[in-house]
Amino acid sequence: MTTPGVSRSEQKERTRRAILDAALGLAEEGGLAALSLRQVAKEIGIVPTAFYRHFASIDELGLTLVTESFDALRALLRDARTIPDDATATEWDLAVSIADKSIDALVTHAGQSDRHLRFIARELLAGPPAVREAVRHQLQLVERELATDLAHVELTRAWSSADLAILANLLVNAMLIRAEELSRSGSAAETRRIADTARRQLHMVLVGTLRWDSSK
Amino acid sequence: MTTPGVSRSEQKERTRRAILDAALGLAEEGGLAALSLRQVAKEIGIVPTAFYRHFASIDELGLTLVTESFDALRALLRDARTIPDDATATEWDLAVSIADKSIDALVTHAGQSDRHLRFIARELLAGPPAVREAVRHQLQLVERELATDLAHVELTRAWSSADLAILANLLVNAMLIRAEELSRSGSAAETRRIADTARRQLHMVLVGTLRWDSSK
DNA sequence: TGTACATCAGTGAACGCGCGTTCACTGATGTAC
DNA sequence: TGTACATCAGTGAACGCGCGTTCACTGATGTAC
Repeated sequence: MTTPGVSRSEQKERTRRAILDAALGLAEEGGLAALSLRQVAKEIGIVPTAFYRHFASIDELGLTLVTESFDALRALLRDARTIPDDATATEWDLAVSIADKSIDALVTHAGQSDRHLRFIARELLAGPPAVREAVRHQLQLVERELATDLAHVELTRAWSSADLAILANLLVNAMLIRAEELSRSGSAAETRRIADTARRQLHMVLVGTLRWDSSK
Repeated sequence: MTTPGVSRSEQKERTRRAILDAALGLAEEGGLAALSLRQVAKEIGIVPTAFYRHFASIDELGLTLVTESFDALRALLRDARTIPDDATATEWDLAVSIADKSIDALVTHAGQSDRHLRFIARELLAGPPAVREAVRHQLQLVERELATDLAHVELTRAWSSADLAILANLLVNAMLIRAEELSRSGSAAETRRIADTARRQLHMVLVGTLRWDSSK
């Protein structure tokens, strides 16, 4: 596994990345709870005990993956969030804009982030207790951030914070559900088809949601 | 484990149910892929080898749980589906009606079906390959059935089948997501709060969706 | 009803295997002089 | 620049444990007569 001629710190960083990548991939079959340290070690060609030079335990690896996955989700939402906020925009325009931006950002990020997004959705439901709890907590934070941003959009300015939270939850859930579906796409054509369906669903949902009168 | 004085077939059925119940419960920690036959046996107080009197393998147990879980989902959707189809109903009335019926059905079924509903959501994402595939396939069937039923509702009669499929997918996803959340409720008051939020979200979504012009 | 035999749910010993973790080690990289 | 020592990522043997599965068994239930 050692590559002579490479600085010690660089080699260490490479192995650390290899561990994280292998874990992310192997966890796709059965989830983090069914993952073993020895599988990871075998996958990247190190001896099982070398794992401990990088993580104190398998739990620490799991929590690192949670952190990394939420970096990916935040990056995705940051891209999706750059919405033209024209005071004269109709609900229809805004719904189209949000739906398009969101799905475009999802498709763009899919190649590099899809395993992280699926990690979040999967481990929220099936992770080891500590990981599940961490994912739940991070999701709440992300939704709260998104709700705060949505409050600055002209059309939702009068909404109650409860309704903004509901809308944020809806958008985040939609992204995670679609990430799973998109990842199973086998061709560019299929990706386009799935993206179009996702866009249309999000559009249908948002047109109504944005017409919502929060005071009702 | 044997209870003298009980007929052989009845005793066998009891043990079979105990295995299924224990598996459903233990799979909540880490998913089916992380479940072991020996855990199940220990939980219900039989010796590991007795398992084979009831299932040929752990995979067969998994597929039985899939079947059972979809029975629960179909029962839930059947209840949610009894919607007054008044030709004069507005989108608003219908959205309220569908949202209320759906969440009521979910809360009613939650006590007895929530582990099955969570099983579906969890194993779709984290199950062993064969189970994941089975869940995916069954979900498609359920969504298709629901789409067919929705086609008979007056307001969606002119919709394209693609849009009906999108709406069915939306409703089924909403149920599965909320089942997870509801199951974590610790009190009747919290259940009501979660149900109210879920109802409001579904309502927001459906008002817009039902106003959708499918020809666009 | 009573007896003799068949069935079969559950038992208990045994198997080889992969698991996480410990420990003393090796040898290339890094550093002090 | 050259040498001597320190560091530390990765090694390999070893541990006890839980895993799925096999097999011959036991003893209560079921059935034929």
